[in-house]
Amino acid sequence: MGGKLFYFDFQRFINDRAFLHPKTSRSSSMINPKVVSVDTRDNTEPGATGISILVVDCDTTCLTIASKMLHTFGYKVMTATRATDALSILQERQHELDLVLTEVHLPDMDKYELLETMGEISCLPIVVLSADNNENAMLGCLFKGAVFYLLKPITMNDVKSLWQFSYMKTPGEIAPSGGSKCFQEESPENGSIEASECLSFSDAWEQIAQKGKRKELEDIDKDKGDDSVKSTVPKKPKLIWTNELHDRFLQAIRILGIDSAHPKKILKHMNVPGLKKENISSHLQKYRLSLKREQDAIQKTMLRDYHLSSFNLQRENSQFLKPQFLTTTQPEISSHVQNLKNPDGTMCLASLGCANYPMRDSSNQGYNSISKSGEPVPQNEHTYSTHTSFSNVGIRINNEFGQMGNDNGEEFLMLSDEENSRFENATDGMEFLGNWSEQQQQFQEPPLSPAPLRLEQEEGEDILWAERGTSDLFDSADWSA
DNA sequence: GCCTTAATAT
DNA sequence: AATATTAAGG
Repeated sequence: MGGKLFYFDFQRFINDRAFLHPKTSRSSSMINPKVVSVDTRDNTEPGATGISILVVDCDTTCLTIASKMLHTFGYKVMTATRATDALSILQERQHELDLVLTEVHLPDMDKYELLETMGEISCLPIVVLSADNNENAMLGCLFKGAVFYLLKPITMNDVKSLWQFSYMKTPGEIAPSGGSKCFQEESPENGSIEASECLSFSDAWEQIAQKGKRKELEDIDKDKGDDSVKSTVPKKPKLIWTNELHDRFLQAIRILGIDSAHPKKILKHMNVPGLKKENISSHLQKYRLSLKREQDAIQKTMLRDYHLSSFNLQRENSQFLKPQFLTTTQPEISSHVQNLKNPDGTMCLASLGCANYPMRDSSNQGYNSISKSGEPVPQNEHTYSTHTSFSNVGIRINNEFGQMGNDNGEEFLMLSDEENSRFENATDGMEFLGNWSEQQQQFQEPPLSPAPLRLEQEEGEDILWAERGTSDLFDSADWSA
């Protein structure tokens, strides 16, 4: 097959990627010129012919090398060494170009500004060329519109298939499915070092696909040498379960019934735009966990009290305190062991304060959402506690030992007199056992289909979503065990 | 596919 | 700590 000789400088570059690499300069291997024959069929890339590329790099050496490499494959090349020049060329001669290959670290312009401006004044696909292999820097460029990030030092293989990007006229568009297969990944001579250093084209598609999945393209961190690799990459915002949201969640469960309260139905019933099934699933999982913990604690307590024989139980109640009931895991039974009345008339509120029951909680202000500007977002008048019973509402147990908490003091807090009397008043004359639904009617408006809840994400007043890392400002749902 | 659960990640 | 994501299994 017909071979072709490269002259020395070029050859040296091709055979030694370190030549251009600022960190791993291996001068020894650059000394001996190697003459390698290159199959001509490899040199003429079919799609490259007639493709015009604007190459931008302030380093003239890099610029020359890249240009020559591109020429080798049949590309037409225009060059610029400054961002301003590049932009001028783009503005005036965009129609003559198919692709931009640009170093982003240019002295006269910030890289993101460069990419943004390029994207604004042209629709040409931009391939970024840089030695900066920081993940943030790379992703940042992709988010700013680059279709591909080519790590220096580049190889012949890297530039060979660049023409394919020229068909991505709309940089945000994702390649057609199966597109990755059309990219050849042929670098048999590449050692493991190179393989880990440079991006393959199939990697590029993955990146582009990832980019398509990301929701926010803003707030790219501009620090290049940031150690916290992942922190600056825009992430999907985290949902904050405000009291209002949680209340809707609870209402949905109430209406659907605990047995048929599945994520999809809950989601539908909550009627909150932007809320995802996954959000519900996650919240539901936590919610169920809290219920379970609660039930366990109740059973444990009642079992203990049963063994202590600390108080005499009314006959109809006592059956629920027998060990066989206390150890059962059937929810139908345990969920009905909610409220017991002690002989002396004091209530044993087993579950009224659970997450099923929205408590008005004056101490809850700090749990309301805060907008990005730091101002508290006003919530509706009812700020319901999303806490489980253990943190807000307790169980008063009067027995011969007096009022008791449990040993670790966590699970049982005393109701304040005010709260306690409120309960008693509200349930005055009510039969506790077997009257659970009726009690609920007392405390809660039977919610019908709620009006859509506005998330106001577009206004930047997002009351429900928060950036990563700010969630510790909120603490809306504390169901801690 | 959907749901649940546990484990793990962020 | 809260929420998201993932994987496995029903």
